[in-house]
Amino acid sequence: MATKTTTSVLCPQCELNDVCQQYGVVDTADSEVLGEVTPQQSVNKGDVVCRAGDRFDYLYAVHAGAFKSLVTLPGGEERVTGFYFAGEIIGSEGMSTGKYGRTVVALQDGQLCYLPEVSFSPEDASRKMIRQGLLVAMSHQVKNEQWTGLMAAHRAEQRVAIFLYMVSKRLEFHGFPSTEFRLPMSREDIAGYLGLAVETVSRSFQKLKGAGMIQVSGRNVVLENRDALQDFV
Amino acid sequence: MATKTTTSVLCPQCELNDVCQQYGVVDTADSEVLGEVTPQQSVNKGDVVCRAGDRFDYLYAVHAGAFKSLVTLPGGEERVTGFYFAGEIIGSEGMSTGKYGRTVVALQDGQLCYLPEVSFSPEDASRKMIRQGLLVAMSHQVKNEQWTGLMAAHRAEQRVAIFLYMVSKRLEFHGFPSTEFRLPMSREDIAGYLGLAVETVSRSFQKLKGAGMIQVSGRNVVLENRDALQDFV
DNA sequence: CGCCAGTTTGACTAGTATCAAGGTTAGTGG
DNA sequence: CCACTAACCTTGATACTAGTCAAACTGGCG
Repeated sequence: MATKTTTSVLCPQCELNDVCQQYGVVDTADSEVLGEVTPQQSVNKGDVVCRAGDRFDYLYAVHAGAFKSLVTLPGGEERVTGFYFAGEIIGSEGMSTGKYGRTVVALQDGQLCYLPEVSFSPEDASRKMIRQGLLVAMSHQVKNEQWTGLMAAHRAEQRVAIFLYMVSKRLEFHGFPSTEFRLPMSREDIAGYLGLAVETVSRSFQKLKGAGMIQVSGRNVVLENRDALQDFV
Repeated sequence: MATKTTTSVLCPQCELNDVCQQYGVVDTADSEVLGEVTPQQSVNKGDVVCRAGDRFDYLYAVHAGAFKSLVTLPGGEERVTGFYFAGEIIGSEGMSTGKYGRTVVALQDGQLCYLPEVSFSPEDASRKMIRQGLLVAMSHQVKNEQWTGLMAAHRAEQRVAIFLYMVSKRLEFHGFPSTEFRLPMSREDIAGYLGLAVETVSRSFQKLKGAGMIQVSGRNVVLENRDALQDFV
């Protein structure tokens, strides 16, 4: 069974590469004043990148690893709102309000690049290309999250199929194997994200397997026919 | 029973007001070259504002009326992805790709302001405040749509409660009565948006009514206790 | 090797879609 | 202004999907 693992992304594959090129990249964490990128800081599995409600001070680019975002509902329940893979952006929802809107947690050991908030302020005219790059990057994120709104109308099996298709497309977009990969998140995380019970997610995986659309063994997945997954939606 | 109707928004209440101020506002539709706002063009119920896949040429601000957005799924089925009320923006998802991502249809007679795409290009340094305003406006939209991703995990009654709360908050944000209003969309549109059957939406309205949380008669709604609706989520 | 978190499987129950029919509202033309 | 009509909304009965509770199994890690 496949166990290919998502490792680090190359900078040219990163959604923030255009933005990054506008900065001088420094090697220390003392970049807040200068407004420069701090590259590839290590994080450990379980580390909290930012918390919903905290002051927005950095935008993060995932250089390696995988992350999940959470919101806490009024009732106190935590819900998974999204996942971030290598090459993607964390924290963009904080730009407008000045506060992070979601708590982000590392699903595995990884590396993040830090882009200080000071760079996004409108006063500095020389940063116009940066803001333009951000508009495009944010649009990508909006597009990624467009799927989630459609989940509510689909059945369990379809939701899982959509989820796998989405993961595959995003891995592909950033240059990783897209038909054979290891999921970085638990069934519980997937269930939270899709709005299903853990048991239902498990059963849906088995049904897709039985239908010959995927191979699955724990977190290792092979998509036998990705287009069939999409058509299935 | 209440029948207060959403009418036109005042410019200061519009999310694009900051952007608008950066333009010269003209009275003719001949603004494409100048990159200026064409204000308050009338649209009729059922009119299509833009179609998914069409070239992105205008951003629209809703001056009056209400609109719904649709996507066509691979299978050909149409799904309602969102609603736009007076003071809100239509088409922002097209900025990154150059194409509209959703088809937008008028739910009632109304008026739109047109902002030509040429104004958003990065070449023109004098437009930097416009782009900054757009970032904030887009963030609002992302926030509005954050609800939808959470729908999947909620029951029918809760989804309807969330929906009513969301409508109420958005009406309030733009200066309209927020506890007593007339819904501009049909039960079918609501059902499509929430991923429920029409019958289930209808039953959910009746249950919320029975619980004393709302009054409802057709499209007219009174929220007896808006905070209770939120807590109910 | 054994433990523990995570995953799978089974039995049962609650909630929602579907099918069907009746009632209401809004818009049209006289 | 009223009558008519079509679209829209509500209500009821039934079938099926997914949640819940319970328990067995698996794999990674100390």
